[in-house]
Amino acid sequence: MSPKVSQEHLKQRRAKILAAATEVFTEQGYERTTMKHVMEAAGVSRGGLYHYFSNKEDLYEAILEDNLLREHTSTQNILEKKVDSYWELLLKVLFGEEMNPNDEMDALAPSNLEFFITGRQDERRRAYGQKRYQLGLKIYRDILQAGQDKGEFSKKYKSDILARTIIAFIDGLALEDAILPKEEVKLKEQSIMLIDYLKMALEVKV
Amino acid sequence: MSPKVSQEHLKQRRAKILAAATEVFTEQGYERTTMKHVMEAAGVSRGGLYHYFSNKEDLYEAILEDNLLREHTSTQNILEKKVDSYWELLLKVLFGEEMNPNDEMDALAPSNLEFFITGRQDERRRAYGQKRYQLGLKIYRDILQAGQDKGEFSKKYKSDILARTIIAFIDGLALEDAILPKEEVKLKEQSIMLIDYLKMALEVKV
DNA sequence: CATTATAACGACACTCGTGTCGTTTTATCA
DNA sequence: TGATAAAACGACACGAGTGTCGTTATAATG
Repeated sequence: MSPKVSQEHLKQRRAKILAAATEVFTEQGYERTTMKHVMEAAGVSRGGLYHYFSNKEDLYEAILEDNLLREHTSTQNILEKKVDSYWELLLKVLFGEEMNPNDEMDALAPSNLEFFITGRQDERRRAYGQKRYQLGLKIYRDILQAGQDKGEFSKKYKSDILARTIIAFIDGLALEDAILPKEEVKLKEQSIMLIDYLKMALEVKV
Repeated sequence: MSPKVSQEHLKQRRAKILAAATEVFTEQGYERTTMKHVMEAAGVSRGGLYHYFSNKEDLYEAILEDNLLREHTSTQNILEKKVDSYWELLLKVLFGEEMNPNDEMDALAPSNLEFFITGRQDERRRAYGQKRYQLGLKIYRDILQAGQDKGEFSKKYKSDILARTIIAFIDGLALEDAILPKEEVKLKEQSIMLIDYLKMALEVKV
């Protein structure tokens, strides 16, 4: 279908593979999916797939990068808009524009956990996880710090450690969402507890 | 070395395998360890190993059960002792007899996460994880509930949801401990935040 | 000491996933 | 309408891990 084809065609084919792969990873998880699964889902031959991605790890990292970029622009969008308060900003970054915790979790989250946990012995993967952690940490820390600087938030706790607890809690929820049946996790209620915790720690009155 | 041997000998050999396996799993994680690793670590032949455990999953579950039992008696021990308050009890269950958060995490925790996350698609494994979650949940919920009943804790939040947030937070810490470099996790500081959170939510004054 | 039940052994066959590589197909351009 | 560059294909060889099974060694028993 294409030799010496346009960059556009290459991009599309790559995107097609990524989309199919995302579906498979979502459904099967990282470890269980094989390149064969992806080939079949994407309607591509073995050789074709390896032409774009040199192995499963490479493929998955491409998906991660894609998503990271998407998420980044999304939060950047929120950060640039005018908001009434840093508290509002924090809630929007945490729960989206509607500022409302819901029972949905990123469908790829379980697979992501798998990817980083099973790969924790691998130098490269470890560094990558670390980098992503720092990225997330910075977002929360900056908001908290700014709020404290402006006097909107209490300075009782350091923004750094507070930001870390936010992430730890969310990670915990993601983990449970991955393992436990949906009804059991009570994502929404637990998220509300997170908000109350932050309210208390930041001494926000709303 | 032993045909038609005493129950004692069988137990010892089994224990020896379990101990060796625990070491390997701790070091390599669940997915990476192979039965061959265990054979070598335990100084047992392939046939010998399979004589005691029919596969890796079976082996790992045996370890889990062993540990669960150990932990159970340990907390049961704490629960039976007289304590001044439910707050004290809660702290002891959370951080041990010294009631002091430290930077150590169960060495097998990362492997456990792996076991349950990668096996989340498996009916059996899922049910097992669920069962263990309920066990942990019950411990915290009961203490919180008792404290509330006695008037020591505020009834502002339901004991059930509160207990769940405790677990979520701890799970999050375990996850980060598994993935991130030790220095990065700040286990101790985050644990102190957990305590403060609980103080606030339960309106405990200490 | 002979017998016996079985613990322990280790070679083997089988499965599954991977990555490669020579071949085929087909857009593009002269 | 060739010529050609490279995209796409799929057969293949390889390695790794598994579980089995026939054999061997040995502790218990009489």
